[in-house]
Amino acid sequence: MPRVSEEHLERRRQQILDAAQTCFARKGLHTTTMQDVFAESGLSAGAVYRYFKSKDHLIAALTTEATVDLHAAMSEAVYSDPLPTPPELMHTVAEAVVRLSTPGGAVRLIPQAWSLALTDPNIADYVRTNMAGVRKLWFDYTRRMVDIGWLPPDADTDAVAKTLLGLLPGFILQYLIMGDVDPETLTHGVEQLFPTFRHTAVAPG
Amino acid sequence: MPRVSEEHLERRRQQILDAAQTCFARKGLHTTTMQDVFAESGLSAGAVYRYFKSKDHLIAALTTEATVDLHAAMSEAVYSDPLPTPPELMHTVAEAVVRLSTPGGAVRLIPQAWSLALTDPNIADYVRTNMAGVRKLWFDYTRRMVDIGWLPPDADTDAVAKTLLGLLPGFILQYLIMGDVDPETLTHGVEQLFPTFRHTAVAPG
Amino acid sequence: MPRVSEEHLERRRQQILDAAQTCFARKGLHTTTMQDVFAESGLSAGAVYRYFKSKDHLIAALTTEATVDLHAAMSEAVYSDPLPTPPELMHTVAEAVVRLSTPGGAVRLIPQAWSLALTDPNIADYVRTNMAGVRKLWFDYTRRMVDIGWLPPDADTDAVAKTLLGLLPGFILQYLIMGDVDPETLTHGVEQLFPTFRHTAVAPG
Amino acid sequence: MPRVSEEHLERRRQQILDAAQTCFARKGLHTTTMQDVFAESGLSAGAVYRYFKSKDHLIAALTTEATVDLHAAMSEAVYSDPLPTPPELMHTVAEAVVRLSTPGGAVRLIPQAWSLALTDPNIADYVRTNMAGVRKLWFDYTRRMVDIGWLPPDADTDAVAKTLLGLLPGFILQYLIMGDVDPETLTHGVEQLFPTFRHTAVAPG
DNA sequence: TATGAATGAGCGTTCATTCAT
DNA sequence: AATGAATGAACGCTCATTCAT
Repeated sequence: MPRVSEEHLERRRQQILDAAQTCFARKGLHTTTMQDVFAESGLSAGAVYRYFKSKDHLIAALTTEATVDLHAAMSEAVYSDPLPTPPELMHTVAEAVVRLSTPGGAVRLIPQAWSLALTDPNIADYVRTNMAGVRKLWFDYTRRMVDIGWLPPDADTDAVAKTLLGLLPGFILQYLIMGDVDPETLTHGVEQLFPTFRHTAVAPG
Repeated sequence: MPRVSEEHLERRRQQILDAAQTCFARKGLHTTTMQDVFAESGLSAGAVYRYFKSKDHLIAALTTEATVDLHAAMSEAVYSDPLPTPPELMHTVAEAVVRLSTPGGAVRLIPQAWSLALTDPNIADYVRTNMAGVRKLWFDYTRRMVDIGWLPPDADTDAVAKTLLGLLPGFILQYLIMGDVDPETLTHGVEQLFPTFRHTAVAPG
Repeated sequence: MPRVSEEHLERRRQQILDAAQTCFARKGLHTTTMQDVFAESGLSAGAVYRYFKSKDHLIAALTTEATVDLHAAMSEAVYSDPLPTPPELMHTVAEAVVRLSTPGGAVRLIPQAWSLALTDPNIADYVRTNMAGVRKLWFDYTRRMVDIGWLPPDADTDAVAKTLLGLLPGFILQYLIMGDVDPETLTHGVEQLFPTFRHTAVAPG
Repeated sequence: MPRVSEEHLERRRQQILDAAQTCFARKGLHTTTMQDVFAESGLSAGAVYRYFKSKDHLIAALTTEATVDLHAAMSEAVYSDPLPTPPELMHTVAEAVVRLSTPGGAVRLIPQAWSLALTDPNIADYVRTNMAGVRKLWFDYTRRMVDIGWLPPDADTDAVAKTLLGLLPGFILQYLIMGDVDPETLTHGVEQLFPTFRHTAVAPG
């Protein structure tokens, strides 16, 4: 029964990706076997291998997939008007992290991708690309901070962006491993460390 | 070669741990085979298994070992006099990260331990313990910040500590994966985000 | 070679069982390696493990299998008409033992199963079940002996059955280890020890 | 500290044999490791290997050792005066079996030796020798039966001896594996199957 | 004599991948 | 397009044995 619709193909692909994410988030990248993925997806070995030509390809695909929702949430916040203060922004992002950290959630794959990137050059490329994409948002944010006067015109926006972004892994890890932080923790911490950023003029809705 | 000194035993143990760290840092926890460890250590299978009863035990031992140097460096900074400002402290810690990130360095194991902790409850215990140990340092630091007047007496020191600690994973990952941050980046970022903390009275040398 | 008939699966299973029996009978349960079984069966490791999930499962399956032919031979004799005399019955059973004791024969596995049952509770269950099944035949036989008048109505048929069954291991072991007994030996021995059992009336066909 | 007394050597040897018997009876010949024996005996690897040059030598020594007590018990009964009837003899022997079947008891090694003899020619020699020794007792017994008139002068004493001996393995196995026979069971079974053997003249004490 | 650390061949088992159907 | 039986290299680990001390 050849000649199948593009849509069918895409649905199959997503079905496999979903199954793999569930498995990987639950058991880990290496501990999950392809047989696990076959079982979770309800598809045969041959079917899965038609869509992803190796386990590594599946991992690579998910590595990218894992950050898209988080990226979207951050993107919305960073470009919103009026510009959120750093505590506000961190709160929004932290909430997205929590939302995407359910069992099987995409955020649970992120630390695994970081880890893999340290020893697998192939995965490192994907992870670097994703991290660069996220960091771009923070660069834009810090530039908007300058525009708005929250940072001086000669501020080292690069360093500020990298530093702010750096708070995110710390939150993800403490949330997933220690389980004793929540968005408010991060927000309060930032509020007390940073000076108060205040909108001098209310931006029009 | 029986009836061997306690010291000999300890040296052997360390020899294995060193070999394993080199392998794990280079190839990753799962990709490293015990054969790799045998070869790197110059010991036989039986010899290694005399000291560590499984690969998991070796991983667990290294998981703990991986943070001791970093912990020591942080400890020295946190309890030093006069109290370092946050940018100063971050600089010290970031430099320790860099120093311990050489090929085969202990810091390269840390993200792998984080990753493993998400799916292996056994390792999670070790990682939690280590993370709690490090966080204790930051709690102490934030309490000293209050004592010195850098934070108000009613500051949420818990949140501040968790937030500050959170900068560390971000630095480690950006340093190891992106390679475009250095201790100065972090220091500058923190300097520009945080208000200036100044010692009002010079502590006696 | 997927989507294979039930029959094919059963044939494969039997192919493995046959190979394993040959190996086990030749080299012993513990001395036989799985590699031996792969080689003897002409199948790969993976193929064998698809049908039996461990060496122990293979042993358990063969432990049961080892007695079925003997059980069948005994069953036929025990329920035949007219009732065979004890010497006749022993002769029939002894002949079955001899027939099944060729190199690679099932009977060669039986003492190994007995041995294993003494220290492996898992195998002990299988062996007990099989032994109980065989003993049931002797219980039925002794009850028929009572019916026919060869034993008094108040005879301790339980003890008689256990005693008669007890002759079997002795024959098997002397046949396999000493090699100087044959069905006639047993028959003669029983004839001379036991009183003459005679059918007083010819049973109708 | 060289030049140790003969007696000391023999004591050490026995110490090892005892430890090995305990282990073998508990875990089985193959499952028991030499490390188990070292631990049970409280001796070092080197010490054990000074007395037995391989695990196989230890097994061979125990294989012979396993039947000596049983042999002695049977010997006493067979040569006693007046001649015990078959039921009496079986009772005596069965009681010896029970007595020597405690955890760690020698009888628990016997079926393991039978099993090993089927595939290990070296052990088969030992087992054959032991079995021949035991059978010699039964030959003598059946000859005494003829002398006393319990069997006709032209009786096939060889077949009778082999048949009677054959009851022993059956009892041992049913006792060890099924656990639902005792000396009385065997005695009753023999009594009911065999004609009554009666001493026509009382033998002088 | 006695020790016990060290050896290393070889075990049982797994699992990413292929390909005949 | 889809199946799933089959492959086999390679894994983690064991344990009888040796020999420097």
